[in-house]
Amino acid sequence: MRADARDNRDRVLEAASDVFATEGANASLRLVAREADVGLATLLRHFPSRDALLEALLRTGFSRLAARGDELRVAQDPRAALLTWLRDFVECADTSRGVVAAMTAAIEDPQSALHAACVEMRTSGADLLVRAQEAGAVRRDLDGNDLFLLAGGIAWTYGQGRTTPQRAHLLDVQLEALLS
Amino acid sequence: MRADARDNRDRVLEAASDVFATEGANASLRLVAREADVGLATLLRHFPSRDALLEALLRTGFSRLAARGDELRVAQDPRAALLTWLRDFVECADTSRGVVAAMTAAIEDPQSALHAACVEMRTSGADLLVRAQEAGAVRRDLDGNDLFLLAGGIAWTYGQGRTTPQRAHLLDVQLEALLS
DNA sequence: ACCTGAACACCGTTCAAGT
DNA sequence: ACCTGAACACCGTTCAAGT
Repeated sequence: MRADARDNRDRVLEAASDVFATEGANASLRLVAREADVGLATLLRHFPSRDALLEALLRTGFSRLAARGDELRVAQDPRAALLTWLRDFVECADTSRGVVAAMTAAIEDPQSALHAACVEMRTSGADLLVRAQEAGAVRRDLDGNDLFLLAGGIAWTYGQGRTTPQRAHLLDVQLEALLS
Repeated sequence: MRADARDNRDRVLEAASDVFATEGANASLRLVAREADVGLATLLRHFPSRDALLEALLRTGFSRLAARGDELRVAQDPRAALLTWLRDFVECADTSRGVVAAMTAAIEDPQSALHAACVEMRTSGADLLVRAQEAGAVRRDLDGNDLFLLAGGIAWTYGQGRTTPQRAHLLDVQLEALLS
């Protein structure tokens, strides 16, 4: 990639990170482009869809999450491992309002640029789920698909909390409830 | 209200009910107006904001829910009463995708046309919550605010399920988890 | 190779003009 | 009283024209 192109790409990502964080994941792409001092068409050449932009923003967190999943599976007891994964999931999804909805939509849509990343995420969670179920820490009538949606709902509620303590409390309550 | 005005109002409500159900609560108001055979400006004269339209659509379900809450409080044991209220809440919120988010936003915004209805709803749930807590059916470190958001999250996840059985299953799991 | 302005079809809001 | 077309400032998509 040419140096100026790389430069533009980086500035778009930075601007998107800021704008999505404050305005939510449905913020205007025109605003992102303005903030990055780039034409809207340039933004769309680098990231042909909103999901492509989200994917680039979430990739770091996602792959860290997948790697953590592998570590957790060998290092910790199954219940604690799943719990940690869930907390990481929520943290990932908390980067911007509305990103959870984008994820649950993307996992149903193979065309989405976010699809593969979400499927990977679901798989890494499903692995930990199975082990937790074998250890008796979670009810057995859940599969990876259910876990993905339940984790999404937990993250959604977490994101709705107004104060930091309320958010933390809501998260604790939901995690304890799920991992009864 | 003049007869033709009443007529237009009714057609708008019917069209909104259809469009929101299929396209979600963020669907184009222009589309709703077209479907109702009415100018967009006419729609906005009857319902000056999207929330006003949502409020009109949800009012029936909401007041039924509040009335049910009163009945439940005297008729049933506290745990079952709260459980029934939660199921009704989810059913209300299931009228269209995205309506839960509109509700949790509206309860924070006194300007919203949906605000009062959501506050009433929270109150009716909070009453049942207190009684369930006194009966030991729910943890005591939750208030009406928490319940409103938790119920919202349950409804959100419910709405994400793809098949009817999965949706029902997700709902059962979450209700059992909350009312441990 | 890469960027961009402009055209396009949409959106919600507002208001002067109609009956 | 009530309705509506039109103007406005926005949106995401597309593409011919520029360097």
